[in-house]
Amino acid sequence: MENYNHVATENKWQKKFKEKKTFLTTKDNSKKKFYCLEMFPYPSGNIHMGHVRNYTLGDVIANFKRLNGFNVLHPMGWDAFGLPAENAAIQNKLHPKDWTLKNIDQMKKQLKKLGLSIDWDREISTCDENYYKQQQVLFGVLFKKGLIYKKESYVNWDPIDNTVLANEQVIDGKGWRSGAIVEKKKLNQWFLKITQFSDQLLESLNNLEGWPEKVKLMQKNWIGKSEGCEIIFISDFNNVSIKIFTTRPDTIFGASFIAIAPDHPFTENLKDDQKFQTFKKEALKNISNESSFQQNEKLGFKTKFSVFHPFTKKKLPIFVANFVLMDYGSGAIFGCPAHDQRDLDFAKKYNLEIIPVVTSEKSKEINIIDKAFTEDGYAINSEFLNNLSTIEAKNKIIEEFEKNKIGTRKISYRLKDWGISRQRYWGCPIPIIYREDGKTILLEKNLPIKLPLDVDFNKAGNPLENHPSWKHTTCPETGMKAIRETDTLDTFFDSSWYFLRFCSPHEQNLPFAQDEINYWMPVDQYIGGVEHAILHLLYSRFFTLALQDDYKIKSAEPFKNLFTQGMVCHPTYKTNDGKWIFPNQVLGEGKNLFLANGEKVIQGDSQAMSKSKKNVVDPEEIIKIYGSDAMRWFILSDSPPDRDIQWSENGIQGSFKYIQKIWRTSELVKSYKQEKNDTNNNYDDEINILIEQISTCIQKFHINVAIAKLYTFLNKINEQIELKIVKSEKILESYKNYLIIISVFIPFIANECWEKLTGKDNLSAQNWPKISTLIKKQETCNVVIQINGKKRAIVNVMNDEEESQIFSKSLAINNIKVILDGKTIKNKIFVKNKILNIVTNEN
RNA sequence: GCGGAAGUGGCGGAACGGUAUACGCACUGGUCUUAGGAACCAGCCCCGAAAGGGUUAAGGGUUCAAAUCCCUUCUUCCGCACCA
Repeated sequence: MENYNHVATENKWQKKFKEKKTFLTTKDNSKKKFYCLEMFPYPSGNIHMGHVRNYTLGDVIANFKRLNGFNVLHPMGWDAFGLPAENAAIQNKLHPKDWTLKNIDQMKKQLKKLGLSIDWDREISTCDENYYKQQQVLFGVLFKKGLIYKKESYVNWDPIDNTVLANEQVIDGKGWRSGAIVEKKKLNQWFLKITQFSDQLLESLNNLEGWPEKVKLMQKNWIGKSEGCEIIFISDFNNVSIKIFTTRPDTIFGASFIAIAPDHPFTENLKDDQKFQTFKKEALKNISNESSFQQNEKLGFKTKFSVFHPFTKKKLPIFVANFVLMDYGSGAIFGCPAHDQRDLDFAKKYNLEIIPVVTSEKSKEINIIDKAFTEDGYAINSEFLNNLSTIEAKNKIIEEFEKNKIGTRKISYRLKDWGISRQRYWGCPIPIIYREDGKTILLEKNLPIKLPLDVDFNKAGNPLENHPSWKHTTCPETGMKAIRETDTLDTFFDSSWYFLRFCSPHEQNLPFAQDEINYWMPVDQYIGGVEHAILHLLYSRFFTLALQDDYKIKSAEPFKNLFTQGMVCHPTYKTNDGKWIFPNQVLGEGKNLFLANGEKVIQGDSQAMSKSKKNVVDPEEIIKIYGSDAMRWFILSDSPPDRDIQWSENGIQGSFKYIQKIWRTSELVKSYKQEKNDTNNNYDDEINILIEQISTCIQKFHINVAIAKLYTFLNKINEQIELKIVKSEKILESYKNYLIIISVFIPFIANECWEKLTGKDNLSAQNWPKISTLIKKQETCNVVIQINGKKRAIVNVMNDEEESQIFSKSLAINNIKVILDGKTIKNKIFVKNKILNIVTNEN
C-alpha cells in the first residue's frame, strides 16, 4: 500500500480550490446566508499558533454551515496600520508600507497552506487607499453628526525623541528607545463621543443572546453605569464651589474630607505652590495606565482650603488625591472613611475623623477600626436620616439636596469618550485642515487624503509633522493657506467597520453597498480572541449604532453570535538588558538558558502568543513535517476552544498517525466485501448516534469532543471491516459520511480520499449526512444502585422496569447485602432507567 | 488594585446535579517484520492478592446525591482605554 503523501496532496488541493473557485461567494437570495467572520490579523510577519487556532475554528464553522446548505461568506483581511510597522521602519530602514505589504504577502501564503475556505477575492487591507478613502468618508459622516470633537488630553511624551509613546513603549516609566523619563503632556486631540451611546450600548447587551455571558458582563462593567447624585460644596476660597459625584449620598454626615483630581480646575489656585507642582507631576505619571494607577499608594496633598458641609456647616479639608480621576464623575469626591475602604486608609494616613453613619441593625453603635462597613444598613449619626434604610436614606437626602438646590440626582458612567488621535505616521490620515482664518475644515471631496510616502524616520517626532509639503496646503474651497491635521486615526477606528466593508469590498463610491449589507449583515458568527472582549467589540457596536440611520443598517448590533476563543500561551524570554527573544533561539535547559552567542536568557511568565513579545511558534515547521491537516486536527483536538492553552507539541504525532490511518482505512473500504452472514444489526444505529453527537458538538463549539467522537467513528469502521459482517454498501455509505464530516476539519485528506473512492472531486458539493434511519431504542438498560449516594452496584434491567423490582434485584447482590446489614432503610430515591439511591439511617 | 475566567491521572482533556477519568498523547509488555520512530493486541489514577474501597487545587456548606451549586483560601491566564 502506498503511503499518504501530505505534501503532494495538500499542494494539489490548494491549486484545485483556487482553480475551481470553490470558496467564492456571491449574493444568492434563494439561499439562507451565513456570515462567518474571524477577527482579522495584524500583519506582523508570520502567523503563529494563536492565528491557526482562530482561523481553523472559524473554518470548521464555515465548512459546516456550507455543507448544511447555507450561502457562506467567509472573508479575510488585514488590520494593516499600526505601530510595529513604524518600529520596523526605524530599526530596519524599511518603509512601513513595504514592510506591511511584505508581511501580508507572507502571511497570506501561510494562511493558504492551511486550506481555509476563505473567499480571497474579498481580501481587504486597512492601509489600502480604497479602504481608508471610505474610512475618511465615515469620519466625515460622524463629524457632521457632531460625534467627533477635540479636547485636551494627556499623552506619554518622550523628551529626547520628541515623540508620543504608546503605553507599551513606556517601560518602568522610561522611553523604550531613549531611556528618557517619560512625561505627561497635554495635547489637543480628536475624540469620538461614544459616551452619548452609553445607555444604548448597555441596554442592548440584553438582546445579545448569542454572546457569552462573561463578555457581556465585562462590557457592562466597563460601561459602569452608576446611579447617585452630584452635590455642590462651597469652599472658603472666594466661595468657589466644587461639584462632587457620589453613589452614597446617604453617608454625607460621615464626610470628613474632600478629594479632587490633580488636574481639577480648582488646583489653579495652587499653581504657585512648588510642593503641589511636584505632587501633581508624580500623580499624573500613571494617569493613562489604570493598573499601575490603582496599585499606587493612595496619596493626598493637603491644601490650605476647606469646604463647608452642606448640613452641619463643619469645615472639611480639601485634599488633592492621586486616586481621583478628572475623567470620572466630576473629578471630585467627598471622603467618608467609615464606609469606604479607600477613604478609611486615607483618613488614617492623614489623621482625619472617622464618623460611622451606617450600621447593620437599627440604632446599633458601630466602631470602625481597620475595615470600612461598605454594606447597606440603617443610618445613624445622620440627623434627619437616622433609622432610614440605605435606599430610603439615599432617596431622602437627594430630595433634600434638590429642595435646597445644592445637589441633583445623576447617573454617571465609567465609560470615557474614545480618543482617536495618534501622533504617528502609519495610520489613516484625518480629513481635516486648519485654515489661516482659524477655521477647522472637514475635507469631503477628492478623498482619500493620501499618506505621503516620502517620509523621514531619522528625524525625531511625527514624520507627518516634519513633512512641509504635505503639512502645508491650501483650502480647496477658498484657496486660503491651511495646515493639515497631522494626527492619524487609532487603528481601532479601522477595525470598527471592516465587517461591513467585507459585504462589498470593491465598492468604489460608498463605504458599503446597501443591498449587500442588507443581505449579509449581521455577522452570524464572529470568532476571536477573548482579549478583544471589551474595546474592539464595544467600538464596533458603537460604529454600527452610530451609522445605523445614515446607512440604513438593519441590525443595530453587528455580531449576532460571538465566540471568544482562549489564548495560546507560551513562556516569554528576555536577555538581561530586556530584549525579547524568540523561543527557538533559546538554548539550554531549566534555569540555565542562553543564546547561541552565550548571552544569558531569562525565562518569563507564560503569556498569550504575540509578536511584540516574540513568544510565538511559527506553524510552518510543523506543516513541513506533518502537514496542515495534522496541525489543524491537533489544534482542534487538543483543548476546548474557549480555554487558554499552554502551547506544546506533545500529541502532534498522534494527529499525524490519525491522518495516516484515514488513508489506510480508505484503501480497506475500497476493497471491502462482506464475507460472513451474521449481519451486525446495530451498526447503523451506532453510526447515526455518532453523526448526531458530532453535529451537536460542532454547534456548541465542543470541537475537541467532536474529534474524540471521530476517533471512535474511525475505530468502529475499522473494527467492522475486520469482522466482515456488515454489508459492503453500509460500510461504504458510512465511510463516505465520515469523509464529509472530517472535510470540515481536515479538508485535504478528506477531498483526496473522496476522490480516490468515488472517482469525483466533488466532496465540497455534498450535503452534511442526515440521520437515515430512526435509532432503535435499546431493550434493556443499566441502573446504578447507590447507597447514600455512593455507587455500590449496577443492575441490567428491562427498560422502564419498576422501582420495587429493581430494589429486590439489588438486595440479591452480595455487596449490597453486606453494606445494608444492620442498617435501617429510611428512604429510596428512584430515577427511571437510571438510578436507585437507598438512603439509610447512618453513613 | 479593579473586572473577567480556569483548576479533574505523567500530559491534553470527557462527564443534562445522578456509573468520575470517555477520546487522545506519553509510557510498559507482547505480536508481526531484514528493520521499526510503522501497524496490531494488551496494560496504564491511588490502596488492595482479591472482593472491594478511596480519589476531581485546599477547606467548609447546600442536597437523597456535588467535578458540577454556594462561601473562604491558593495558583494560573485575559482585560484595564496609545500593542492589536
